[in-house]
Amino acid sequence: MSKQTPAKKKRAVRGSRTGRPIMALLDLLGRRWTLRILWELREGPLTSRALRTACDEASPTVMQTRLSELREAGLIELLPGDGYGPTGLGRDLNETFLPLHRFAERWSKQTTD
Amino acid sequence: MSKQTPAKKKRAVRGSRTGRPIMALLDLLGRRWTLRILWELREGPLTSRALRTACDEASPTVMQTRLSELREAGLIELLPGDGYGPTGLGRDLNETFLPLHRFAERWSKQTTD
DNA sequence: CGATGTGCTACATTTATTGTAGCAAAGGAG
DNA sequence: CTCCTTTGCTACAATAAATGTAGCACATCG
Repeated sequence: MSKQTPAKKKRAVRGSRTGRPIMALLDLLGRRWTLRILWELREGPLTSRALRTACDEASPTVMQTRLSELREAGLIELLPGDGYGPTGLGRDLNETFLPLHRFAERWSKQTTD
Repeated sequence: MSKQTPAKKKRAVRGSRTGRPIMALLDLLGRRWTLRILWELREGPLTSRALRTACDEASPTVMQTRLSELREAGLIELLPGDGYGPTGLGRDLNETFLPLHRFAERWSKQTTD
């Protein structure tokens, strides 16, 4: 790739006005550590380093990248003194994931049997 | 250097070290195209090529990798003559994602304003 | 038979992620 | 004030993953 195509489709979430916001969301959430970060923040804010520890010592490079993306997406925010925490919208998204937890239990039971 | 750590974590399924199935699931779903593939299969089976077209012409290499992973995870299956379709478990997972669609609409409204 | 469509793979190029080190700034003792 | 720790964050080389193009063997048409 890397042709001289100007800013075309840079894997940005900015294409959410194309009438398919679900695709942009699926793309954002489909990046490494994104789902995990949101999940770890479900019970309250964590500092960036506590988050790294919770996320199995993910590299700070990608962690910061994801935090920036999620912040830009309005799903998390940096709370002075408390680290990163989910926004109202982010909390709503985490509630969407609650059934996922239940599903995971059922899923693991099948795959291990 | 840090490569001769005594054989331990093989990073086979990131997040599964803790034994918590939700981490393994979050890791699986957090790989590129995985969420999208499941989403595109929500209304019924698609052939591998139709799936590639639906997924914005994703490369066949990663597509086959994801299809194998999802098949191994018991979320999709290859139906002779009909292509790939979600299993019973896969359909349950997609139902979990239905609220995600509604959320995406709300989310895009906020992020584009 | 030839033409098409399926699932799937090889392989070189490009992109994303990792691991390690380190920075400036903001406190908290001493 | 200085020393010490922690915060959010960045640089950069090394590694792993994804992309794009081409093609395979097999099956199903016409």
